[in-house]
Amino acid sequence: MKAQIKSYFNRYVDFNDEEIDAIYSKLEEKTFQKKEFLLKENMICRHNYFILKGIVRLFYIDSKGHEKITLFAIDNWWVTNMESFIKETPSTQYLQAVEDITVLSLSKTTLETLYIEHPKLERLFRIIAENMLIANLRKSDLFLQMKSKERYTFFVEHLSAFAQRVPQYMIASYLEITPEYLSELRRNRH
Amino acid sequence: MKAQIKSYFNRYVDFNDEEIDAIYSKLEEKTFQKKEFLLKENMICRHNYFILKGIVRLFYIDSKGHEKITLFAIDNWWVTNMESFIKETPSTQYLQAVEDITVLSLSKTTLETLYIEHPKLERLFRIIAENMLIANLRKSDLFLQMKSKERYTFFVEHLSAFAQRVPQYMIASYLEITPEYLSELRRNRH
DNA sequence: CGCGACGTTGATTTGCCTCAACGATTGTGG
DNA sequence: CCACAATCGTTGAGGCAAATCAACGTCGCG
Repeated sequence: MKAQIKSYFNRYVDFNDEEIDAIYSKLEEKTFQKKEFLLKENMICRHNYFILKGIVRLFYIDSKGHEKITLFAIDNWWVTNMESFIKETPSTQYLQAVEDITVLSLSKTTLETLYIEHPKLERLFRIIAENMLIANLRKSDLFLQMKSKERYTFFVEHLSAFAQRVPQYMIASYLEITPEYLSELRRNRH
Repeated sequence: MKAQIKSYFNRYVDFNDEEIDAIYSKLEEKTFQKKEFLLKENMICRHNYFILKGIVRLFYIDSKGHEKITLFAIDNWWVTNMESFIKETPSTQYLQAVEDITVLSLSKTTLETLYIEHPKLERLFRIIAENMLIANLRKSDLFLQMKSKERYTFFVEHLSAFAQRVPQYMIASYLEITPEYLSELRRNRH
């Protein structure tokens, strides 16, 4: 477990073993079962989760009562409701385990003290924020440019890790397509 | 000019006058005329621009040859092509002055050295990245949930600074509407 | 003045949604 | 271990938001 996060951290910033130990000791390993919630609507998201194993989804309920998935996350990703976590405002979204998962939980208050004790961590999370931003910009661009069918083929080709482990109706939701129409798209190609 | 950026910096992190001076001295004031480009497609974006005055747009050319605006920026915003700037990859987008503008230009290499000399700046740009991320997440959510007409009224109500100074076809492009349909929407409400 | 940039209108088309119904598969309690 | 209920995916009919295409009006500017 420690090796996994150490290798992740050192991908972006060099930490020595003592630093890793100090930071790692502040993280709390937790498990959640399939369908269990890490966060519900109206709660303030106090934690950032590093996924050791499993898949998680972030979604909200739209005006018609339908779930709309805004993010999937998998092994070695940090996941939280960014807006709620950063601004400490009530979440409009749910964070839920799609499979049984294991995560390392980092609380906001712990993170703030760690920033002061270990300035390098500030750099790490600046880089992480930048990477998340770029990922989100790319996703927006994708949705701007592509029709439903293209989005689906893109998903299957570039996000196959999810495509194989997530039910179809969740893929449809993430791709902003109705399950019915996704079904039609799948029929119309071989 | 210095006062403007000082007040901006101190909104997020406390810098003393010496620090502001040191950082400010590394920024280069530049002006661009209306329609002048700060960045063109295929170039690597080496600068991050702090807008002192004016409006800038970020856009790409889609497969049909139409301009698609992904971002407007105005006084006291940082603007760049994040992906190109961070990853040092060729830009797929153009950055262009919508009006005559004045900016403070900060090069990537300068920023990297400043991060080391002034660790507080790392914190500032972590916070800026987080804020940009949140703004982008909000924008995506908006587009996910709203129909064209709602997007337009939202734009007029919440981004009136732009609505008044930007031609209609650019607003249409930003809102992912054809100019024709936007025109129709405007007709159908008084 | 004349040209190009910008906005408007109307006719037609289309991508995708809604609703309703029905198989197939999974899982759970008796 | 079977029965019945959810859950999940598929089909088809009908409808609507918004795009496309083509043409025309208008204004500002060189």
